[in-house]
Amino acid sequence: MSTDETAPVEKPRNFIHEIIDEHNRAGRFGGRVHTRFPPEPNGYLHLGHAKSICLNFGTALKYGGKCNLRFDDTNPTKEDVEYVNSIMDDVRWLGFEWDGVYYASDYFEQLYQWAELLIQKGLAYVDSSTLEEIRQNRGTVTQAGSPGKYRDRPSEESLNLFRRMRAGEFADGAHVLRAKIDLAHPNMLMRDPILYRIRHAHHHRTGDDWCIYPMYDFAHGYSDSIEGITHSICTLEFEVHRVLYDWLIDSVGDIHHPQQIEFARLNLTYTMMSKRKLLELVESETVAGWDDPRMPTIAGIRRRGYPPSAIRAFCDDIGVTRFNGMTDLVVLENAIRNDLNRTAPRYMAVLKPLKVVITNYPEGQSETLDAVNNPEDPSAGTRQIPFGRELFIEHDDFLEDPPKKFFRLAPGREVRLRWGYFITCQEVVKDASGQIVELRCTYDPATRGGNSPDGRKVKATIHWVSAADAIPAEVRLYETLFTVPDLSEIPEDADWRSYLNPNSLTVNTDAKLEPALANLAVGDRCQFERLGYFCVDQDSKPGHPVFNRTVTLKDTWAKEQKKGD
RNA sequence: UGCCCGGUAGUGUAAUGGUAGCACAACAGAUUUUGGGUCUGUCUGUCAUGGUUCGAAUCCAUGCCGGGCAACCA
Repeated sequence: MSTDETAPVEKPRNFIHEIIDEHNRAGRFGGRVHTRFPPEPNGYLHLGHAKSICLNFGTALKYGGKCNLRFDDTNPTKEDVEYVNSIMDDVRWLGFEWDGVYYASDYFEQLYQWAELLIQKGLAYVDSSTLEEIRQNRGTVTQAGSPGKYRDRPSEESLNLFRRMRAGEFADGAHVLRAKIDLAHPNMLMRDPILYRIRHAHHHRTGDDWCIYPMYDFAHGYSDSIEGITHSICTLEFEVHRVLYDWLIDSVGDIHHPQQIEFARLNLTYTMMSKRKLLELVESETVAGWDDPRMPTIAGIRRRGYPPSAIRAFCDDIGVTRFNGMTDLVVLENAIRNDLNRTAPRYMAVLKPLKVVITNYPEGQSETLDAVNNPEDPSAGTRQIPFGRELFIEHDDFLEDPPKKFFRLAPGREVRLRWGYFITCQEVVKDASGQIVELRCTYDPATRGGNSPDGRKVKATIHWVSAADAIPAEVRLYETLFTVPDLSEIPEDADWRSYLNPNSLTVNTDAKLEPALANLAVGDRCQFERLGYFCVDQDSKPGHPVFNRTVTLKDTWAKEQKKGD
């Protein structure tokens, strides 16, 4: 990790840092801090993982320690190198670099040796019961379990069977290795948990070397121990696993013993954070892929245009606690806007064009006007935008019969064209069906640049593009993927897919852009003035730019209108 | 109804026995060539009941509410 962060530890930012401070005072790990981010490569990373990544890597940075990337690849039937690669891309994109990349599968031989050791110590046995029998003798949350018929199998016999399991002599499911703890333990996890199962499956890294694979609990703590992890940070649902984590490490003798600490996972309104269901959305082609901009995946939000710095700021904002809450999506959006407001260059683009003819502007004439690129950042400079007799303005910026609080263009009303002139609407042109197709306006040549020499005020400034110079573009607008804020409240017997938002994607193919927008590259972020922040999508082709709306600007007028409803 | 973990404005998060603060949201106003931004102000909170203490969000007890745990998943 970078060394410029080894400065004295500042004020703790969360309860985990307090625990670490306490460890450091007591000399628990010799002042060392070594964390790890341990994903299973069975899906793409999402915002929930971003919280964990920021916590683990951020903690290492804060204490001048280290953070590993470790793939918990103990289930060959679900994992794939595609996921390994995407995870590495995503961690780096978020702005972090690991001190080492490891795989639980690198430790399979050592893990196996510890399993034999546990058998020899009488702390593990091979159980030849069926899945159903094992489930039966485990009891229920309110009832103790009872020992199965293989529980007292002599350790030589278990050892022999375990070696033959490894040798591939048995079919999947014929035997499992179980810890011998307590079938009556109040914690279900301690009722002789399964340690190894037979899986004749090809592993993405170890190939066909193994046909037995360790379970999560067995592999995870030992992997932490091998890597010298000091603080094994995980989410709250692993809390009940901690006693088993400790039991397994203590049972093989004097090896490094990390401290497991649990925190609350991220829950976001309107956001699905289940890897399994996200996979379903991809496989059913409900979305265009793992990187669909509507997805909460890191790949999705990257394509959507969320800056990594904003995600890190968001993770700082929400904090780390043991309280299982629900964070409002607007907090994320606020972090995005806050970041982009400072950094995104401004441009003008019209989503729903309405033609405007400036009747007193000489036919065939044109000019260029100066525009400020970013009012929040003078160093962003200025640019030139073309102006001519025919323009496009936003259809929503004109109302023939405006309500009281509507400040924009209307018959007889004067508004300012951003960086341009004051114009006044003189005439509304409609087609046979009564649709407004064109506005005929006059401009005041004295207001060039947007200021009137006589000090006359207008109530609105609207965006526009010169019709002769406009670049046609496709713009994709997004809403939340789901219609309910709290997805956990969808009833068990209901189909969660029926809560998908049919309006989550709107493709607009009629957009008109100012010419400077043609110079942006895929991934570039910008603001379309008054509309929101946008970025160039990878589907763009020469002559056919495609933009994604990252997030809208705050819209007081829209809020005002909603009140009226 | 067994075990474990939680509960601070609407939401999230500080305060670690000594003035309950911050962010987002909401509302009001000022400013503004983006109904953006910025600035100012307002509203709203310690789950309940007891106890310990000069003093409790904080410690203790009980209750209430929420979450987790019975995959050969992680």
